[in-house]
Amino acid sequence: MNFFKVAVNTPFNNSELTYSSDDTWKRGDLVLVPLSKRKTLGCILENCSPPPDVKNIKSIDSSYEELSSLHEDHLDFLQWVASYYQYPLGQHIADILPRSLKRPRDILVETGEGEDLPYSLTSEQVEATNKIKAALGRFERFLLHGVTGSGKTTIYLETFREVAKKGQSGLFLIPEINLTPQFIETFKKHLKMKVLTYHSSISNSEKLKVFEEVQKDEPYILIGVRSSIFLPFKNLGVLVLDEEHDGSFKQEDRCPYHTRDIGIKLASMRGFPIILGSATPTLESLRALKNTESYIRLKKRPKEIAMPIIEVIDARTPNEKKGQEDNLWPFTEQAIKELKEKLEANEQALVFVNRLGFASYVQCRSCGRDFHCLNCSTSLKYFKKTHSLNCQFCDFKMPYPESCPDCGNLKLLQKGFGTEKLAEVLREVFPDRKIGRFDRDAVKTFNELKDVLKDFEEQKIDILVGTQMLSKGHNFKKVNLVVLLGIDGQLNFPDFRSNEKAYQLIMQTAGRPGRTSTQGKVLIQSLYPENKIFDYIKDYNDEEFFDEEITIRESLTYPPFSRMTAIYINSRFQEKAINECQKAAGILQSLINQHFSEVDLLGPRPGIIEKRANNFTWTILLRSQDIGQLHQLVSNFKRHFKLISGVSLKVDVDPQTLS
DNA sequence: ACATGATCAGCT
DNA sequence: GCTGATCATGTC
Repeated sequence: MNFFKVAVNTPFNNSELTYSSDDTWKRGDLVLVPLSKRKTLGCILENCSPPPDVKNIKSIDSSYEELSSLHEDHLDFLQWVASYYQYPLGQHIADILPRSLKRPRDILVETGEGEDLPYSLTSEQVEATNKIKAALGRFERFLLHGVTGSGKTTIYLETFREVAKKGQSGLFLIPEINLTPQFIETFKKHLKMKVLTYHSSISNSEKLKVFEEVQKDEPYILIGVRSSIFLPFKNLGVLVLDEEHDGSFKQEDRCPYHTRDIGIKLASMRGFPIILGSATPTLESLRALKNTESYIRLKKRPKEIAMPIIEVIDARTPNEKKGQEDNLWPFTEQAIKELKEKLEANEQALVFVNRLGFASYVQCRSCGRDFHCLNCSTSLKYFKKTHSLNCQFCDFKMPYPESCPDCGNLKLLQKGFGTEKLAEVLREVFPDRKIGRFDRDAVKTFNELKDVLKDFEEQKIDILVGTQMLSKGHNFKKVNLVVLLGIDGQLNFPDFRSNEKAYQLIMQTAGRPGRTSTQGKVLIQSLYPENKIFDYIKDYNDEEFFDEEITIRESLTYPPFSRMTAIYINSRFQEKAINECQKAAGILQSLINQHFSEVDLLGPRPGIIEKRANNFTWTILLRSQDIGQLHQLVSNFKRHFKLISGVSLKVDVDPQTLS
């Protein structure tokens, strides 16, 4: 009789349980084990000696049919991730394994053409490529900080070619699936190796195929989103993480990992370089690498195309104009005038706003009544297409009221605007032009997404109105004007990263136009154009922006000068959420007083959206410069804190946004 | 999370 | 004393 420590797929804390078996198993083997009355997935961690309570030990049921085992290196990585994020290992393993299929479809794996590049590299690109090539075969973390259009993709291509020459594979991570088509195209053309893709929209058969392919020795390039980091790679030679600053690299549910951070860990465990690419790197990465040999700055665009001019327009309505009907609102006259000029020159334009719908807030003009969701602590948004008031957090909807339900007044005031409103205004102003929309509301599937982009490419659309979905990575040849609205909301967001995020958003947006010979332009409409951040933006002065922002972070001891962990307490009853959160804070504070004096506790306080789909959230924020203490404190707390029924707890290590 | 057993109000 | 609802507890 043998005994094994097994990581079991359960949400509770101590998910590493002991089982017996007559067979021998090795670390990484996947098994089915009995748990209460059920059978569930487990992963063998190690052989162990017979425990004292041997009569309570159950025996391993069978091997897991779908997939026999995890490679030891792979398990080491998963175990590190689970431990760092304080998430049960067995559950994490179950989360990342593909669902098995009775009858998987045959999937064709495509191989690239391997054509040479139709241009030669700039001296900056050559230097960067040489630096990276010299690091192949060992761990090094590079920050490739290059203005939009500086040709980072070329450097990636050269790196992957070199890796393939050594018989190794490459992993290319991007924040969102909408960026995959353009990279698949480029990589297929210029790389002579298998080109694989992995994201949520591929079929299960394809996922299983990718699972098989990445375990082979034969070189491949895998283009994927964050979850690809957990594929069972063999023979990886490099990891490239493009758009390093992008928030989509952080997983928000299940195990709350950050792909960049665990990517660095993976590279260091396996001994290969990782390249973080961005035009607007995070303060974390800049702070870590800016003054090192591993920092690669690309300041030039290959064809010497100038960066777009960035202009900030004061969008405040002057007093003498107030009260007039304004059919351009929320556009300024200048924005419309410049859009018109571009359209007349047979060019296209992009319009960004980070909000959906027609009006973000509706209020009675007479009595001031507004409309809140019944299930969430938030106001409802007006969607003209469905003529309804919808909640953005749950599926609550109500018909748009014809009159105020309280006072009967017929005139309701519509405040705030989203993509739907902007598209309508543009359709009225430019009736003979085609106005397209690109947001979660108008574009629901991956195919629709590709269609809209294709239509825009073929100039079947003149102006494309979109959310951030559009700002990421795409290149539009015929676009020389971008209008950006609603940035004030981003800047005023109550989060210590709001300036950084707004800065990144604007600079990314600025990267869309002007990739042809004409001078590009970005118009930012703001109600507070005096904001200092706009001065840095207009001058492309990211050095000073960085210096100022990093000074603020340091003086307030925010990341990267400290680490944070957020604790979320959830309940359907507000009382329970508050009480349990206070109880949790009490336990944490006493642990801090006894053993972890380097940790600060902030809270308890209600979540940013306290009630979401009838679920109340209260939060505690922990902060420390001593990452070891922070980790110890939270794992101690999880052992001490007993949850009462109807309450759940979530731990978010290194939170990106507070919810 | 989920299933189990304990505790208890409301009822024939 | 029975039944369903709510709560507390353990999962090798």
